[in-house]
Amino acid sequence: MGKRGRSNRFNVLLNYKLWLSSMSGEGIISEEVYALLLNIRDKGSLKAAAEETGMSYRKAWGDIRKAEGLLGYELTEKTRGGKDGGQSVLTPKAMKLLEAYTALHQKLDDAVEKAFEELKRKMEKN
Amino acid sequence: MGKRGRSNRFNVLLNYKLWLSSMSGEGIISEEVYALLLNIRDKGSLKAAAEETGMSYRKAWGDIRKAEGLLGYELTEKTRGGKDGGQSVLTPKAMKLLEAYTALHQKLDDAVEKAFEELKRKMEKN
DNA sequence: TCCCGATATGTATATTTTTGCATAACGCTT
DNA sequence: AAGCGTTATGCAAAAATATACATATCGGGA
Repeated sequence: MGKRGRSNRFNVLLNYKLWLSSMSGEGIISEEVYALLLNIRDKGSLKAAAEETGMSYRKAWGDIRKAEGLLGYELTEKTRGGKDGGQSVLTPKAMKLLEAYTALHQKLDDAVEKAFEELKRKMEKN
Repeated sequence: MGKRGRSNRFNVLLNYKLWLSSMSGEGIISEEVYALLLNIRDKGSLKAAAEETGMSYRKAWGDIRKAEGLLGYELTEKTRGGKDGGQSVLTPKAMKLLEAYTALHQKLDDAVEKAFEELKRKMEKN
């Protein structure tokens, strides 16, 4: 890149996280829990989903429990014993929440990207 | 609220956080550091700004140092001694960054609010 | 010259968050 | 009935973060 090459590239990334909280500020659905729910949907098991998400079963279990407590309804239908030892399946409400959340995410991914482009333009000029 | 009152209000809040990171993922400007910078701008002192932001001086100092290291330029011009004991003043680059960041925030506040309204509509219906 | 108050920084302490057991319950399968 | 794999849960251990503390440096003002 010659004389005209950008000499002061704004060499950073813009990241963001969304989360749902209770009115009192307690976290309900973090990005991590969102990923966990997606994985539960795909795997049908909290244990497998926790692993996939990269967190301990203990934390995954606690996070789901807390979210359900704060929301006031179940996100997963759990069974113990049986053929595979047990399973965790998303409830219809959880499915609906996931769908809505995913749509929201896409919208914001867009908005963030656009806003970041503008920020870079501002930072790189001059 | 009568029979027609919304019985299943989606009683949560949507929150979000933005941050700038290096290409390798290291955090540079978190929401906290952003607040810290605003306070440095207003107070002219890292000590006062840290207090205002609600963090220890030690952490504030470390955060700024780290951000400057990753960005490759100074965000604050520091002086020791003198009339008030010393001061920390934002550099022009930091001012510019703050301005751009604030604009970005406003844009996203908007986008988040709109997206959240839609999410609520989806979750409340049925 | 000494004091003051802010920056500068290493290290120890405290707090918060996460992980790691240990153990129990459960219901197919063999 | 015993075994297997998963959910369920308390509690201890570990890891990650943040605060507290102890000094040192600096330059204007008394």
